[in-house]
Amino acid sequence: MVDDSPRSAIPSATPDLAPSRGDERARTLLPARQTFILDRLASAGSVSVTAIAGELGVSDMTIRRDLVELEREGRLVRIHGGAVVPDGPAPVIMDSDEPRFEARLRRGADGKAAIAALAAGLIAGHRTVAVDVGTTTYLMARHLREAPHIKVFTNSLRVSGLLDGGLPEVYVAGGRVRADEMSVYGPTAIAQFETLWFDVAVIGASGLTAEGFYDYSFEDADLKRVYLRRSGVRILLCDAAKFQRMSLVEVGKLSDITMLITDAEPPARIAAALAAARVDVRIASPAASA
Amino acid sequence: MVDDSPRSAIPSATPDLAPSRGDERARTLLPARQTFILDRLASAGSVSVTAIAGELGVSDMTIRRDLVELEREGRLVRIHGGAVVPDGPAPVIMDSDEPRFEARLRRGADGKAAIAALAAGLIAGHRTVAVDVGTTTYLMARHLREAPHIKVFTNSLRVSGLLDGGLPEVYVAGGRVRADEMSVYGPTAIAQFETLWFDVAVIGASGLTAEGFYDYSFEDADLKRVYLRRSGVRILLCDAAKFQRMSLVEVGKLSDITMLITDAEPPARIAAALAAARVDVRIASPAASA
DNA sequence: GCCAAAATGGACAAAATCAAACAAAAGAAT
DNA sequence: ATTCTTTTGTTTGATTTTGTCCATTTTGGC
Repeated sequence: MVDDSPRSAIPSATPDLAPSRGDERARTLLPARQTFILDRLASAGSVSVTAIAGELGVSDMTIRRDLVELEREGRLVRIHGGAVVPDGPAPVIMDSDEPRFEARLRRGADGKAAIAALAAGLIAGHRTVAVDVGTTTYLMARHLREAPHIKVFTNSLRVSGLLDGGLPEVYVAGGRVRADEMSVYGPTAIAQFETLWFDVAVIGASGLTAEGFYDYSFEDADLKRVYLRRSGVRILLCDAAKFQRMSLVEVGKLSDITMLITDAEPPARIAAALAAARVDVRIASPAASA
Repeated sequence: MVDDSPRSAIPSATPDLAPSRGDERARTLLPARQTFILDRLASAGSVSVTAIAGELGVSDMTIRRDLVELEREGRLVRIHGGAVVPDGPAPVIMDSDEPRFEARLRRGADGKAAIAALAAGLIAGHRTVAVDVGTTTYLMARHLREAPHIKVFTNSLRVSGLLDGGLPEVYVAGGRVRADEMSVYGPTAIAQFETLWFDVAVIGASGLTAEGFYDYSFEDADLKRVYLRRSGVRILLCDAAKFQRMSLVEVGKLSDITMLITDAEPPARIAAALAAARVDVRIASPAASA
């Protein structure tokens, strides 16, 4: 029995590995070994238990235990005598695990996942979708991998990497790449998307008040405004933690969006402003996310 | 059956990583063996049981069992004494479909790494660098992470992802994203880079003959030509396995490039053509990479 | 058509690998 | 320092893979 799903690329989505929550203990030597195994696997395509054990000077059993663990994470497929690279649909996730992005991804993961799932369901019927930069939009894009007949336009290289090999056609903006966020910005990107028309835009934000919504990067803000200007349906994804928060740039007013998807009832002031701006507000319940 | 090192297809062991611990009777793993058989089949059109068994240092019976299994999967057709490709013999040296990126990365990894290192050293002095799609260019980009004062222009999302967070400024082309290769192509990308001027372009290829150099994908070929047209120094990276191979598209003639970096002396015919085209040929020695 | 050499595949033996249980070693916490 | 936890090593028997023997079939030459 037991069997937890072995092929989950990102842990946060699968809530079933419930045990030891805070077990980020000081495993210092163990990860080094596993990194070695994965490196070898990437360069050679397969590894042998005996060979690795011999090279690292540890017992076969230790390597075997490492392989079991790595297989549960979906990073390899165990075979008799060793392991090979998983052959299924490429998991991708651009190799550099940008810590800051990962950290933001974990913050309020349940709420974001619920918002992302709801948003993905709503846009499934549309043909051309503009996807903004951000963690919540990134989570939403994961649901789009298997969506057919969709053209996705984005300035997020993370989103495009995630969708690579999936069903949607992906178009990426061209221009300067912002390092931490892996987003494309600049006049070239603006000009490129200014000529298009999207059925629906999915926008992220870092803050939301009754006055409008905000972002901390003015480079990305310009392109967000393009998405808003060139889309029929304009969906803002914003979890409850961002209510009443402002950031560097005001991206737009509440009247600029047609729908807000969040994970809790907004405070009265914001709710009133949303109603006045005739924004369709949807609440995604974290429980309802599979 | 003792420590076999069959040529260069499977060994994959970094020779001197750890001193001879317990002795290694590294038997080639089952999937590695089958991959070897299929590779041999693809390049030669047929395989002989005895020959394969001899090369891999296993018994005939083992190979025979592998063939039975592979035949069940429809990957080959067994005949008396060996096996042939399912459809019919393909004696031509014309590749039509493109293996997956990770698989290509492993093939001739040592040579590619040496080429990449040499190329990275040569372009370190330049300011604006155009980097093409491909495994060798990808490996080269890895060396560029710590290079300051460089602007990298590329249509490869893999390269841009690799360089993310590094010192160079990265600019990516915009347009349609080709799955698996994660390259951007199309008129938008072309138009965007047509207006620029690069100090140096680093181009990959899938085949090289005295007539010119080739690529699998006609989508990417257009942008390769832009790189060639808009760059002062035009460097082609091409490992020795690609000599005398042709692919779908002829990207350009030898006279279109200013330098060729490879990992072995080219055959006479190609060498003569390179000299006639006044191409600067550099040989990277795999030993010197490390 | 017949024969010898080679190849095949079944059966069994040998070798390697695996997993579970337990012991030993290395740290961490108190 | 001591105890507890975690990690690693070792033993054991079961399982899987590989090798060898040998009767049978196929191939190629006469």
